[in-house]
Amino acid sequence: MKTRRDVFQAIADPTRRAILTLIALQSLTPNAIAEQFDSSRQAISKHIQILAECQLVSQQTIGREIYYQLNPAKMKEVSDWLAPFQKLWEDRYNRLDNVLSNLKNKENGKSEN
Amino acid sequence: MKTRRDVFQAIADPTRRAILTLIALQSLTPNAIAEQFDSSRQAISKHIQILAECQLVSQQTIGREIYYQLNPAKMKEVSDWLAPFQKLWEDRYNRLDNVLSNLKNKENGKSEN
DNA sequence: TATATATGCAATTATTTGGTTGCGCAAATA
DNA sequence: TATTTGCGCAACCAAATAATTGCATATATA
Repeated sequence: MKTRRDVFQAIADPTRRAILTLIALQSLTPNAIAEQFDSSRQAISKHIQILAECQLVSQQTIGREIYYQLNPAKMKEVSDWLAPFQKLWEDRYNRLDNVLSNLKNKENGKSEN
Repeated sequence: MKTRRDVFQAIADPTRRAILTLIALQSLTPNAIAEQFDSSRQAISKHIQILAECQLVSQQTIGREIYYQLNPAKMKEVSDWLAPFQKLWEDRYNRLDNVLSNLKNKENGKSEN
């Protein structure tokens, strides 16, 4: 819980993903979030802290309550990493097939694509 | 390294993400992949194994060599999870602003957007 | 002011993770 | 056939992680 702290590590945990979904449309306090899970408030609070550290959520204090909200811009980082792969599953022309046939014809002298 | 084995946990590691990028366009053997990193062949092989377990990569044996290739369909699972959030950062009308003002006007009697 | 509530922080523990080392096996090669 | 090469598997280890428990602090409320 010390060193690696990036968006990808943050969303690796299913509870944290659920939290993100939960607060996507409405800010919530730690207690309100914890109520939605079986885990203890402290456990949830730790997850929130991790999400906050990598800026996936931001907070707003109102009195003694702290409302946590999603930071969509940070979510976009995952999307951005994913973007280059996107055409691999979208293209009707799937490059993977070509890679495969290249491999199979390897000994014949490779014809890239 | 035993129980939880899903796509999100798999891409949490930067080395594994790099491997995915590396083999996105061309299948490679474990040795060829390991050459691109400082880590040992065995370390890389473990990463590959994790990627294979959650089906982010598939393999094809040719002689004694094993070519690993990206499975774009599995990558799409991440994209699918991300999709609902996407409009939050794409919309020029950002819902987050509304949540915030809702909070600020809370004591006035909430008007849920 | 005294008490209850909302929350963060620190210490502790069990589990998971990432990496190394050593070994075995099957396929290529001399 | 003997040797080299490419890989996977198992055991082991240090570091990171997730969760619990206990405590401190600030803000409401009686």
